[in-house]
Amino acid sequence: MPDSSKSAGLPRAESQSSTSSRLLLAAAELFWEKGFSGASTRELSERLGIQKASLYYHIRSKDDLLYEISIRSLDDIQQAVVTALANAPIEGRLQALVHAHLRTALEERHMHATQLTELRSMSEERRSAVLARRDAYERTVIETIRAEQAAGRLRMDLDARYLGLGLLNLLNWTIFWYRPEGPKAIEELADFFCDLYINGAAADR
Amino acid sequence: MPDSSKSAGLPRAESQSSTSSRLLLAAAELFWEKGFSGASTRELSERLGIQKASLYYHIRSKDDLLYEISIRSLDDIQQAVVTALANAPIEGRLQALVHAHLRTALEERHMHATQLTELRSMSEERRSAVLARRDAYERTVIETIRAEQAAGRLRMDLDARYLGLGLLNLLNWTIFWYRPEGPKAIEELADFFCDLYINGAAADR
DNA sequence: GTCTATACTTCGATAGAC
DNA sequence: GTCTATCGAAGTATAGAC
Repeated sequence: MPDSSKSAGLPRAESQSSTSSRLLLAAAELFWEKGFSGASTRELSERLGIQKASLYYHIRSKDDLLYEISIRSLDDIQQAVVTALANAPIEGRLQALVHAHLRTALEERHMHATQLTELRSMSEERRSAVLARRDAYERTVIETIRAEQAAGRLRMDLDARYLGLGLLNLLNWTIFWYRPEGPKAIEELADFFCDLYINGAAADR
Repeated sequence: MPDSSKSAGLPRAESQSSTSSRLLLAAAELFWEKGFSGASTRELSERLGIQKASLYYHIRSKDDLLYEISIRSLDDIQQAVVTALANAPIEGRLQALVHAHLRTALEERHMHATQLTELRSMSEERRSAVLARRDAYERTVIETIRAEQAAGRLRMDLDARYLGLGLLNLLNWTIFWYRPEGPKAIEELADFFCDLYINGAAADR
């Protein structure tokens, strides 16, 4: 990886617009539009304005791109949520999680959608590495819910694991229909999901 | 389509185990495992135990398979839900919808997952046809919710459209982690989602 | 309804010059 | 860091016999 800026966990500011800094995002967008197998390196290079062969100065293979997108997607969301949880008031942790998850996932929707749907296109070895990170994040969510139950803020009669999976259902599928140009802003949508998840849809009786 | 049993809306009983009756399900399973573009007609034919070329006696193209899977998936779920709504007691319509949706989607999970993720792999024309059916089903869901609001059983302060999208989030994503061998039966899971969606996760105050 | 054989296309990746 | 040129593999689909 001959990249001077290296991916040393630094915030990806300084959008140098260099080929290598645009590469991951362009690939994620293409994989999202065509699926990993349906996307060709030819089209990717066209979008970057370089020749097909020039791609291989930056990457070793198409597979590597998918792996890096998946890892980065999960690292970003894990980091955003952990930070949000640490900074949230004790009684607002669930809301902080929902906002951080949705904001990160929707702002990087092409990477997240790719990570969520293209596990199948990875080698066994890499799939395991991605799954390990996914499981770690799932545990973060479930443990947050368990703590809210223990604090008396969430129902104890429902299994924390399924409460967590239900919350992830609510959040993850949104990537597939959310449009940034649409009527609802991200924070507004996050508030809506918090309200629905916590208070339910039933009219007061 | 030289198929004597034709797909005349009949219940797909009589599993003759003929090649043509196994074809759609085998294709859906393969598309789900590899993605549409990642799946080869070679592997499909191997799974069916015939030669690659023999496929083309039953289908005109690989694209046709995807289209038929998508249409059938949506027709099945629409029909199951409309029937369930018609037979449900007036105050149990939402529960009937959730059960019918989840049961159909999970029982035919390969077809539904393919329909949900492979819209992008279709021609413009066919994508429109599938989207029209998807929109029609979405309207069925939203109208059911609107009726529940009017009857005073669901909150009026939340937009019926987003309540519908939220419910579909909850149900659709389940396809991606549900395992038939797992601990929770389909009906049990449906009851859980009904409870969570209607009553919310908050502890009683 | 299935076979063998093959035509045609597209793809991922490499070699080597600049 | 990007280019031109090309290789070899794999994919979809067709032709025509049985």
